[in-house]
Amino acid sequence: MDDLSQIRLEKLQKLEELGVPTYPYEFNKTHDFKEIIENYKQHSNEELEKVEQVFKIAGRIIALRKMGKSSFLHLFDGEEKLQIYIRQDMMPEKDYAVYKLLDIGDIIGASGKLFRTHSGELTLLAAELTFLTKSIHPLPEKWHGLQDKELRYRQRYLDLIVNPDTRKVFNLRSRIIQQIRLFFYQQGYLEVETPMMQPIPGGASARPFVTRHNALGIDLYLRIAPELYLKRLLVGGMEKVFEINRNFRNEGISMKHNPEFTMLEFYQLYKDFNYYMDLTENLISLLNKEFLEDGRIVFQGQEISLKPPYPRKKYMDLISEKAGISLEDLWDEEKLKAFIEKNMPTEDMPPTYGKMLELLFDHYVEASLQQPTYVTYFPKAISPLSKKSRQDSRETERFELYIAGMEIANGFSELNDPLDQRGRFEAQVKDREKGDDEAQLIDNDFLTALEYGMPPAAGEGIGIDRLIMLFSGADSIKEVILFPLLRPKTGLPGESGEPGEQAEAAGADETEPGARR
RNA sequence: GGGACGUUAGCUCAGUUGGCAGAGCAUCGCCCUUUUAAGGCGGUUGUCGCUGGUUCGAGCCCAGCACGUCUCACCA
Repeated sequence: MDDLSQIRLEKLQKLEELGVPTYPYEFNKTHDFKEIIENYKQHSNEELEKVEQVFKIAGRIIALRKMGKSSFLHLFDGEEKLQIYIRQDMMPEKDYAVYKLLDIGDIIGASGKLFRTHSGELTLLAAELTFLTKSIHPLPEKWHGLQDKELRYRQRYLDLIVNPDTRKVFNLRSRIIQQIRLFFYQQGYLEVETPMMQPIPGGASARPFVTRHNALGIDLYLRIAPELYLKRLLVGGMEKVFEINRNFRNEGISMKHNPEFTMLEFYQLYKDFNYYMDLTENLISLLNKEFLEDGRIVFQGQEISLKPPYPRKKYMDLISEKAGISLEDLWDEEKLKAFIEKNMPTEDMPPTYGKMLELLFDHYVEASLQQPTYVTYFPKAISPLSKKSRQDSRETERFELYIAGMEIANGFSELNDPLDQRGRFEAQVKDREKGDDEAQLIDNDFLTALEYGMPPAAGEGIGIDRLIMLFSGADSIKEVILFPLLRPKTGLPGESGEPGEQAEAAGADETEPGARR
């Protein structure tokens, strides 16, 4: 315990000696700061004098300016800040004694009337003060806030207290998700929740996290996608379903990747992928209307227009154009291999044809897709769950929406032919044997479901975190996830890092799971 | 996993050629009844990430480790 905390604990002790409840149970506030500011922002001092209402408010002290027998404090209620004015001659003696023991960071309630200061700031003249909670630790500095990204993520609560923009991002996130839900509810979609723990991780190409169910004695996987379960619901007759929930992928962490991330998936019977490209444009139009001035965003210094419609370009055409390889050669595995050997000599040769295509796409195409673009008709080799194209059986009715070089959405006409699906899974098995450890696994239970008959349907997934990045201008996915995954700290700040001991201690904890709760 | 950079007071950051550990804010004391990063005067505050090495002497040089940030790879 450092000196600063010691001093604050002593103040807490003094409050107790004064008979002040130091951890009271409730405080009946009458207004949020936002309400007060919005209702009275136009009122002059004369008008405020006529307001009879007494306002009871509560918040955390984030600034404290003492001037002899009076003080101005700024309180922060999590969303807005409001100034309160304290005068010794306007307040009960006991409350003033409490005030003198306050620190920045403490949480208090106050009641009184509103007025405007000489400089025009709407301020509450405190007639009463209620102590609510002590902050034993000092807050980060008022002017620079909390800059250290690591501390901002590890101690997000501090970030939220001292960096107002952080709160704005998460408010926006909540409102966007709310609008998305509304959008689907209004079209008659049913919101569902499907398993996070799956015996066979399916629906995407990614490495899963493994976990263990002791009672059943089986390994389970945290889901990499909800897709195969949502399609079971289509078989069951749910005509329009969506799910907003976490997916888990055991991959690297980057500005665009967090191991757990939020995915919106939605499905509708009797529709195809064209319908969902249109629907996605409608959804983004709605979000534009709600959250953007003119449908434009500035993302990493670049202006991007989110105004639909978006151009639709074939996957193979894009590679052919950007990489400078003929379509004929692109469809020929041997010629493609030769192209990679010649033009990308530093790359390891991908183990499968599909991986070769992805290599070219990532290398030549992805970064060029800054303005919103639908990439369409993905080859069958890399789309094991999509229906084959009506026009070219080598391709599928699949699209991905790219914005700012990021994949935002992925949708297709869902493959509902169980025999074709089985064949696609078997092709995936072959890919796995060739060394593609992300190839999908056969899910026989899912195939059985398809065999009962899944109507034609469209399906799509949208990466919510990335969508929020676009609308908030955040340059990192960590800025839109409250608690992004960080390596756990070994030892407390100041302690010497003895990683071996720490790991051992953590391991010992794990051996008695029952003792943990 | 690779590379670059970083880690100094509660926070934001300086720290020169290797020679007493610094500033602002916070905090403590005094003054101050309309301040706005309030102001004035005076104090306190450190395992310089960890471990070792070089040196008469290391925040600074060297090695290893830990953690972070950025970036590349993989992925959405």
